[in-house]
Amino acid sequence: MADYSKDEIKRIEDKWRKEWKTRGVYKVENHSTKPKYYVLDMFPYPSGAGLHVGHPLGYIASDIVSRYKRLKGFHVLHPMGFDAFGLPAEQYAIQTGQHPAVTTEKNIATYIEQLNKIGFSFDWDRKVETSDPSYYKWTQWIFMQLFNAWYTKKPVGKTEPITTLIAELEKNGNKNIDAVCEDDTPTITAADWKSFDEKAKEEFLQKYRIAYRSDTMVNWCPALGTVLSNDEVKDGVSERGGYPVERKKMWQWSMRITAYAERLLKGLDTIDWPEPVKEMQRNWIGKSVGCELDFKVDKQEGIIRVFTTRIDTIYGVTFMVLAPEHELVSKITTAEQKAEVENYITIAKNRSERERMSEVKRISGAFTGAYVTNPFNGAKIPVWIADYVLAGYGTGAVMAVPSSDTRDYAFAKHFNLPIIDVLEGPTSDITKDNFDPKSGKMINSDSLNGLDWKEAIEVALQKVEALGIGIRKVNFRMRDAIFGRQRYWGEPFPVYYENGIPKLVDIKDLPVTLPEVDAYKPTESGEPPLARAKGWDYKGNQFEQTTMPGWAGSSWYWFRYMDSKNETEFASKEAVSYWKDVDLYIGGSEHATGHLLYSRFWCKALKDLGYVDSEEPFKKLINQGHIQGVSKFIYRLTKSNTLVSKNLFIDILKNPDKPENKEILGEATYSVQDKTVFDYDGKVLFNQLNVDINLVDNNDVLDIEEFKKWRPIFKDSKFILEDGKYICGSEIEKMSKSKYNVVNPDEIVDNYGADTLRVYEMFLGPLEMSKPWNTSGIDGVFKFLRRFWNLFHDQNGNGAVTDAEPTREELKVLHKTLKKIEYDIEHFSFNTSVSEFMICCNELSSLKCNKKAILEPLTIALSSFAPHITEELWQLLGHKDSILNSSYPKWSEEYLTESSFEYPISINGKVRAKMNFALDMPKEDVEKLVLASEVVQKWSEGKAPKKVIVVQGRIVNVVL
RNA sequence: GCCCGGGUGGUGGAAUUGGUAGACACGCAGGACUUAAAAUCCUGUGAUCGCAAGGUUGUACGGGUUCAAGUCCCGUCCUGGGUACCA
Repeated sequence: MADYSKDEIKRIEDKWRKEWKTRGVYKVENHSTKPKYYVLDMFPYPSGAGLHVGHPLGYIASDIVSRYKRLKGFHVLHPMGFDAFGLPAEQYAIQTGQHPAVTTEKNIATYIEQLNKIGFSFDWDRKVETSDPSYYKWTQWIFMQLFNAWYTKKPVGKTEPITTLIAELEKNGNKNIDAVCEDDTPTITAADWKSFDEKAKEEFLQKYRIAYRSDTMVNWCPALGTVLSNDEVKDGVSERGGYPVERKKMWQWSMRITAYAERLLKGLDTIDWPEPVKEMQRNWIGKSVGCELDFKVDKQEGIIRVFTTRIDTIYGVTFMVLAPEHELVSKITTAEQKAEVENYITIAKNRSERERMSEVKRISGAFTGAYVTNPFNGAKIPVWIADYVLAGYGTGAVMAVPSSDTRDYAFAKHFNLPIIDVLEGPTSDITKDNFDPKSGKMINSDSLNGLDWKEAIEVALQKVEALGIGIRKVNFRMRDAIFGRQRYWGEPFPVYYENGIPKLVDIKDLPVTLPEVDAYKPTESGEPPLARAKGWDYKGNQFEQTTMPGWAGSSWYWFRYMDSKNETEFASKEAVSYWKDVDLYIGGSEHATGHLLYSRFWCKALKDLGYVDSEEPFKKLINQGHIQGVSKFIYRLTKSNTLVSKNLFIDILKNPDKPENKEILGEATYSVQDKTVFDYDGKVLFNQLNVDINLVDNNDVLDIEEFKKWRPIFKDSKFILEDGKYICGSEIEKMSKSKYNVVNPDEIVDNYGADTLRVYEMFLGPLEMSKPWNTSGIDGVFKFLRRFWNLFHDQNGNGAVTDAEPTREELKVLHKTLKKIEYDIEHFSFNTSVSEFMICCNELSSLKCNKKAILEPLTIALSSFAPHITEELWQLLGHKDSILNSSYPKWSEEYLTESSFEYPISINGKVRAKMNFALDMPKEDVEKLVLASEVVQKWSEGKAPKKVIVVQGRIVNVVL
């Protein structure tokens, strides 16, 4: 009746979208006798540009797994939602005055509509939006739990309610408490505690709380009027907008993530994540095991404590370096050196982070005039200051061993300080020699001589402890996470201030909703936008005016999906204990050290407090690659509005003196910068401009007529062509509206259907790999689906499936395919599964197979990839129920055994012959050897082989 | 600089983890059907020598291990990503 044409596809896909919705096939309950499987996508930020072809890549993969697991008998949770708080909506609001909630709602509606066109099996009833008060009520609630919590190290590291801390303080003070807290926490008695007034008590508790306020150095961006995280600062300017960023001390809400450092590190060994992501998290946490060691200052009072991981190299210490901000600097500096040191400190202070970053290679420092004594051998060691030592890490002081540390080495060379080798190896220049400080035995090291460096560390450590001059110590690079932003479009804190004391609102007053404001930018006096809210107070007290950072809402959302409509809990106990954790998480690797680390942190805290069951939120993680856009460019000679074809433009840059090029350029001389050519006055001579990719064909030829209509400034442009055509430049970039290189999935769906889009995106290459979008192969995928469709239909488009018994050959094709597909899906190798389907389809076409017994199982297998077409064919096969409620076909080895095997036999590594072995032939190697030697005799005229290699009962090579 | 990936035809990419390299698809060329085009189907397609059978060569480059290397080891080059003085 119909072939797989554009109209028919549209009819089928519309029909099934409607059917699925009315039948509610994607609705999932929180209980089942089946085993559970939770498939999660990293939820998107709903940007104004809408969905592009890059977004669905991961969603298609997760949808395939969801459908596959469901057919395999699992109870599958596969939800979707939106990470709806964020800077772009706020920026747009500042510019237009439009409330961010309005734009966000609109964008979400667009996203949902676009996503639905692709046939995802999301249970939309579980949708979450982080900006919805019914959602952020629980983000605030979690904040309250973390505010009311502290981290004890005894008997095991665990988050505890703050009440247990208060009880202990009342009883014994903090002398028995071993907790993760501020470094400057004093030891107090129960009497001290009782003598504190309310404010002092709260200030003391702040040193312990998981969510706390402290005076921290932040990246302050005056132009945006907000604090930025390190991730949001690139090269000293804000990632968004490129505004300058400065370091500034501020009262900030923070999260004591450092308490969990050890567990965050250990937990990595228990989860199935890509190794690079785990490695990034390990580096980010940056655990280093070493010791702190005291050096006595000569001729005056004072002890300098250093942190080192290489106590074994103690005999190689030839100088010491303090951070310029180190508190002892002013005390120990001698009169002669005072001027120089102070001068250096001033310079170091004024050098911004940006300068320090761009001048990593520059070596600078100053001598304090003071000396310390090496406690191991009594050597006199000069003390320097330099900004390569950071005040914020370790103790802000290092013992420098120029023979085993490249920075110390460079410093020693620059200031002509002595170098003592303490490890075997070539060390004339450790920055150039192939020298590894983590190998070899100790030399020049007194009692440590001859020991391997690792043994030497242990021996030296014992000595340090015996002498009482230091302690073993573990340091982490990771810092506590800043948890406040001076922005409007984020979660308000459930916090108010009474007499300057931060207090939590009553739990029944949640959520604290975002107030209305007259503008979304900071106030003229630099206060956050929420300060503009009129009449916004808590029983007459001021609310906290900052909002939570972007990662707050995304650090627990997978729990909300489990029970998204619950009004009394963030998710019910039953739901949480049924779904537990995410079995498969798909998303980009850019979240490796942000979202994925914070989520693990919150999950651990919630577990300790007894709200959830799992220590790790995401059991398996897959990073999908990104689909990049292909941008097209034109080259415009600005003053004469002339467009020069690509190769001519390149030629002009190369040979500006050619007469014909001179004619185009005129008398101008020029310089090239960032793809723009300037003339001698600094005016733009040539511009490289992005052109809409829809105006350019596959051979980079520009459609000049359409182009002239595109933007008014090109209406009267002149063209300099090559071979009568205008050739555009081409480059691979991120897909972006401003680059006119966005490909919208709707276009593909309209032209080929959602099934073709889904299968094509999978066929494009391995999921993890980034690749540019190009549609050149899409016809192949479309033809495959049509061929598959044709297997079920005769030339007139009528259903033509028979109940005939399949032949052994047909069964072999079926079972071979089912086996491979299953293996591929289990290994997330979707591109090869698509190939397998194509091979199978080709084989069945040439066998002219239209038997139900063969086609039915294949239809089920294909339904994960192409749900619409398979539902339709499923009905054609006589089923009433949705294909989703069938079960995945099993394959059997029985049909895969061959009647004979063709063995290639190589001689000296080259294939020289092929032998057929019948199935019923005895399989003993001896038998094959006889056969092989016959082969060999043919080839080597009777010489017996030296060796016959048999692999898995099969001769693979014969050595003559 | 350091830490992870990656480098295979004209193109996207396969290769059961050491066992016939180039599956599948695109593109290209030729053919069939057609008045013609489109669509569809068939054939060929790494390079090189040859009329052919067939030979030689070939997985960034240079070495090595092995009966056998795209796959393992050492060195070099290029490339994508992460990170930034962490003692």
